[in-house]
Amino acid sequence: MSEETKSLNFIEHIIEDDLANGLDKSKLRFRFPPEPNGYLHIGHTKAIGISFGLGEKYNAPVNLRFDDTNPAKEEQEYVDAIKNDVSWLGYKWANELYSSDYFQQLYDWAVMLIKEDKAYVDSQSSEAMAEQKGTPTQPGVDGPYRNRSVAENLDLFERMKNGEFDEGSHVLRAKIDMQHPNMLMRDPIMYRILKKSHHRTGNNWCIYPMYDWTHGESDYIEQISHSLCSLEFKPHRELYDWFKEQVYKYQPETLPLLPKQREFARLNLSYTIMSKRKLLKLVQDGVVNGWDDPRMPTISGLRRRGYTPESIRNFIEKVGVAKRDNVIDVSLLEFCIREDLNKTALRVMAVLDPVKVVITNYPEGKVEWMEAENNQEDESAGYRKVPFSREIYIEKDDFKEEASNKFFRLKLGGEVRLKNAYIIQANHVVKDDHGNIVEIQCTYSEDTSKKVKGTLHWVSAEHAVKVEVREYDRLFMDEAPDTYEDRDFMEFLNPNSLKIIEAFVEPSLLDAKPGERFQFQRLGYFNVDDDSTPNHLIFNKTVGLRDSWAKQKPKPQVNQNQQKNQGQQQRKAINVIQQLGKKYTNYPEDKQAKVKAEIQELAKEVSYDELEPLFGTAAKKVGTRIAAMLTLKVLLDNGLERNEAINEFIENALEDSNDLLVGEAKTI
RNA sequence: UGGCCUAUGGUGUAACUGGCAACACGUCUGGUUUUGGUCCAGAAGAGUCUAGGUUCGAGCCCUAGUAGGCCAACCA
Repeated sequence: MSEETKSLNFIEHIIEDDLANGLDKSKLRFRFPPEPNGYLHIGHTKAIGISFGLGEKYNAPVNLRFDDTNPAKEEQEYVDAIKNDVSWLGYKWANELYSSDYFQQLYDWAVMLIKEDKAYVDSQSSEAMAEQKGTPTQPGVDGPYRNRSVAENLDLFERMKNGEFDEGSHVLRAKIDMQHPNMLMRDPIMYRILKKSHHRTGNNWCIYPMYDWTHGESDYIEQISHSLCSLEFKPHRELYDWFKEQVYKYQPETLPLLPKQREFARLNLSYTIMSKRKLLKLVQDGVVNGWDDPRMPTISGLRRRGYTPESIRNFIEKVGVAKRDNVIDVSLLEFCIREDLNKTALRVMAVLDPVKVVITNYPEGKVEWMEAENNQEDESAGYRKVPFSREIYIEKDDFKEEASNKFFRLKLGGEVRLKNAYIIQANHVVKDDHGNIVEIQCTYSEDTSKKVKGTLHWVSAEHAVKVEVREYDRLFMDEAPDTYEDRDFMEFLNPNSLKIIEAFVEPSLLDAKPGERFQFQRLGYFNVDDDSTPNHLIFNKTVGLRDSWAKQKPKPQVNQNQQKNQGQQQRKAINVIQQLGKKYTNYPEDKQAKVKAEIQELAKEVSYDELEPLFGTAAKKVGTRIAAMLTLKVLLDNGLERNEAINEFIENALEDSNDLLVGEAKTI
């Protein structure tokens, strides 16, 4: 066991229980079963993290199984991309498998089911079958082919396999119960005719098994101990178990273990969408530049954006596993990538929105190569040289002609430190005809020991390297763009999700290679894009640094607090008293005193009409009665007249067995 | 007009066989700092959807209600 007793999620609890109840640890086996019909996204990482994480935790094999039972949608391209993404995340699968590997076995079992009269060939239109199936609230009815003879079913099914029939003319269905409350149990389809070429089996088959029949039996064949999937498959579990039990009896010796399906809530991220179909639309409509566009929540997109596998795995770890619907705040993802990059990214200086600074007392033509620390979080990162000269660029935002003391950057007459260089003072600005500042004239001082409030990053104008920077913002402006019934998610697209900037960076970046990650000091983390060439460097902004200065000015923070206060005020005093009372008797004395005072304070806002119903509180709820008694006393002290109900309430209290209650009643 | 699942600070997850609700993100203070970053110290914020019940004691158990999600593809 692990050294620390970390709390387990519900799946781990199940596994621990199974282990405690005699399941051999060596029997543990998991699987990640993607359908190769699209790229993996951050939501899949959760499923990947859970199953592969369990594999690592219990040292158990995890299969990568492609659920490829629909030749119409699946492609080799996706298989390759998925393998690449899972490996990139750092996971190793025990076996690379395909559901299509089991087509023959599945077929053989299906024949056996027919022989047992547990499956039959239906020859109706899909409309007719849907009609008979009923609805969630209405039971279905048996179709006309439900009682075909075994011999006829066998014959038909074989001819389906042989390609004698057209698509849609027949299906094989399990014979379960058309009246079953679970619609999936109403004679689910096991096979359909599809005269399409499959990416792996070619034209060997013209009937293809459906998900429910394939998935569970694949788990069984692979002897998966725990088959973990997302919540929407919960209703499928009943069918999963039904199929599993049918098939088990054919070979209990060679395939002894019955897999167990368990379901967890899928991951949702605020301001993004997770549906493969919708992501595909973004790609096809050209909203983004492909599946790996850095704005996409795909693994390939995040990779290109500069995310590290470590940060994503960490994110999944932090997100947890449970069964309730959730929306994770993107800030958690951002925290994870900053946390990782802070430790590893080399610091460099880059100016994204430049304004020129001329240091008037610095000799023209002089260049000094200043020593700069590569990463103060990592001693081993070493140092580099950065050129300094008379003309430099700083960030426009870092200068104001006039500003308050809260602004500790450069202002006229003010001093500021240049990172890795000297302290400068701003003396004068040069403006163009429109009043825009085109140049700031400063003087420098070689005394760098002086205490100054602000430190700015800069780039020597003469040595600056011009590069392209791609700055990304969220793709959608709504927190949950695909949750509206009446509005399309495309309506919420952020038109400014990509900003292309021409920036200046220090010359040490000249030989930066695609994929390399840096911190542009005071700005954020950036990586070299795949499109980058030595002559035209391109950087993606992965994520900005935390910026407590930016937070200070614009946001009317009041908003949130106001809402909170309103919420609290809306809650009636009497309700709060009631709640406080509930636990009153459980508290130790000092806390009781505190709660008592609180109740007495709140009581001032309570009217008699609100209080009276509490007199009827069940005798056992002593705490609530005490709270009511305390409140009553306050009301009486404030001039409330006694009446029948009040007297009765007090009398009952005096006779109670609880001393606290009696005590309070006596004081009245 | 049914079945199944879920309900804990703003968000996400904990709380072992019931014992005065913890952790992370976020927010807010203060300190350190040649990054308004990092780091360090601290604070605020829920009394566990509601109402009953069982119990000496309920976030955990029971009942009913409320709210949200899922279920009618020859998709997975």
